[in-house]
Amino acid sequence: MSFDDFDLDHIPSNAHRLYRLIHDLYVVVDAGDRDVLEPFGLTPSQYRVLVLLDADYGQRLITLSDRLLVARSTITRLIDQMEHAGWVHRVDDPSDRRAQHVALTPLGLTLRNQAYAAHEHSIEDRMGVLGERDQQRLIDFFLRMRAALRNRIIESDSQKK
Amino acid sequence: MSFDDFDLDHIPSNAHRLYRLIHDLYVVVDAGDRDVLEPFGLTPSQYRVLVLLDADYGQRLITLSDRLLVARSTITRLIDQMEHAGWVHRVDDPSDRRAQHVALTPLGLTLRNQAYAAHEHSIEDRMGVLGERDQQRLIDFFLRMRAALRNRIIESDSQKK
DNA sequence: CCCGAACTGTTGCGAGCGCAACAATAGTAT
DNA sequence: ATACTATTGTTGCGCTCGCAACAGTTCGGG
Repeated sequence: MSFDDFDLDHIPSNAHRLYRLIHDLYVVVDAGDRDVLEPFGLTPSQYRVLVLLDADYGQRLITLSDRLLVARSTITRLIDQMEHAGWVHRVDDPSDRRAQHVALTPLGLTLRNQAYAAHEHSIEDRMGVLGERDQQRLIDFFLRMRAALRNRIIESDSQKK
Repeated sequence: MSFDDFDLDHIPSNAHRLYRLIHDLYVVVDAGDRDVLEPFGLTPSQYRVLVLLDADYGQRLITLSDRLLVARSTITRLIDQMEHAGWVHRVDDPSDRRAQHVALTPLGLTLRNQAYAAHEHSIEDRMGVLGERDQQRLIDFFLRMRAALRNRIIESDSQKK
């Protein structure tokens, strides 16, 4: 892996530069996440699950897959790992015998809080490259883009049906 | 998969909102890419390789892995696929008998040009959600962030050594 | 009540990718 | 020249993830 190819001069249009930057930014942000979470023995996927849980009711598996936009089978296997690690436990849902919910163990709660604090701190640090004003403006841009792109995907999905 | 969980109100800080948006944007952009490339029988990875090639010398495998930030083995297998599909062919490098380069076949060149045109058009379309002025401002933000984050990763890499 | 449709979670399978080890080749220091 | 090291590409292995099929359960229309 190298980070040499980061000049945008040869790219034909601003639209294309923007496109490339979205991709590149994701790559460096993800790499930063892995650095932060690795000392806790957590992958980004496991972390995202952990953050959605609590020590009480927790969440149903189907809720987790909906929230994280991953397949149900992925959640099944993530929870398998995390249960084996002693961070979470499955509980049958008495009101719906198909369903289970997943809640944090004491160990999982501790891990969640520590990892969350470290991750939040890291985000503040990394995103702090931009001042609060610029961050706000960037969020506005992103919201407009994401809304538009999302609609386009949903449209093409419904066309497939 | 659903796109329901897109509100940012519960997120604690602007830095964190920004972080989430980078991730979300990547997801919708990637999904859009797959839609565009699927009619050509191309995955995003194959497309990225194709764009870097030409019908003359092409590129060495190591160059491709450097430019695309993927492992050498990934390139080996991508080229295997694309050679089998008849889009590219390997040529031994006479000046370095360890190396090969990969060049487009006539079929590959045609595919590359068609897919590139379709992808460029799609990018213009999708990024065009923002006007030219906003795009330019966004690029400036991104460049600052990417530069800062990149340096941070390179620093932590060198610390590991 | 009952039958078919929808939903929840699990499993098998395959695609994609990174890492480590390897053979072949090239570069370099003595 | 020799020996040591670096580089190029390939392969085996393991991990992550999505899709399709499945069993068990719930829901709704007749």
